[in-house]
Amino acid sequence: MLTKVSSQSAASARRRVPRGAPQLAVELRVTAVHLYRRLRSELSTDKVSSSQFSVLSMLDRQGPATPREIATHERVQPPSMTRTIGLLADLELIERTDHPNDGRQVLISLTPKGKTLVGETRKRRDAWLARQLNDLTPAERETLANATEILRRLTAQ
Amino acid sequence: MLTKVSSQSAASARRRVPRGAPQLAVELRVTAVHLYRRLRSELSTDKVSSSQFSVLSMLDRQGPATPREIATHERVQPPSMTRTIGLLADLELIERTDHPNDGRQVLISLTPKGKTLVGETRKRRDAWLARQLNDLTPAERETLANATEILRRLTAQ
DNA sequence: TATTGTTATACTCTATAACTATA
DNA sequence: TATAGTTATAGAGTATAACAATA
Repeated sequence: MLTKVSSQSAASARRRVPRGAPQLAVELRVTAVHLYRRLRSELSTDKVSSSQFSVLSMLDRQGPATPREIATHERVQPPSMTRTIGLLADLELIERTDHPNDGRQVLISLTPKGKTLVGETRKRRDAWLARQLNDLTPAERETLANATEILRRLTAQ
Repeated sequence: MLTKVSSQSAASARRRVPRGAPQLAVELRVTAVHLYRRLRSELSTDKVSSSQFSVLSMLDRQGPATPREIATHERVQPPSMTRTIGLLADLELIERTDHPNDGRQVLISLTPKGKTLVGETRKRRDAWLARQLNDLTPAERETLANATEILRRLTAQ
């Protein structure tokens, strides 16, 4: 299962020889997919899915938004977001209100129940990853922090 | 949407002050999810989905494997893999053969068509990410390479 | 006519429970 | 009895196309 790169010892692997963008792209993609799945597997006890929580989290950070704004932010098509919004509304975690100026639009906002859930879920949701990160050296965490910043710029484009 | 951390300029953000594991966990998770979705959005022209390609890619790297082995590697339950295998078999990208010693088991292997598709798809699939990586500095790529190695260890646990 | 949101429809991915065949 | 794989069933996430309401 492991490639030649990952068969290195954990200690020696912390510093690697530079490699070209294509090879790094493959490794980074595979790792991102695995991390995504691993993170998702930690959420099985949650009341909401990863996608659903992402919407709640966005609303918590930014305040009310229209379905289209949320869909754009989450990089899904409007009908997909309509569905997710419907599920979250059924759970009474969000609510729809009419837009004050534009009758076509709808404003989605967190209910108190939704806001509470965001706070409680966040800690639990990140517990596994935080534990893993705690086992790393400060230098390794610094590397991940820097990488996160780079990736954030990259995915924002 | 952006936190105070990400509001730093791209240049100054390359070196960051250390922070605790919990905060890093949140940022890393959000970034991983966005990267995953961004990568997936680049695959719309592919003939196979991200999950399907992951199976083909594993078989290409490791050779024939049983459905259970593939399911474990992909971190899904056996019935889910049965379905994916069925779809890939319908596309004639993989084939099932009886296990030589154990009548219960099945060996899944790439067909020539599947092997060709893996090679062709890989380049196209990683083109977007490779382009992004090419725009980075060598030091940034090195940071991502080191981070990838750390994350690989982390997700392997 | 353009935009927002929804509905209709369909497909993939995933899971749990139950079943069949083999060890 | 235990294991490998599948089938049955269900739900979530996603998409495109078509529609209604509003600007």
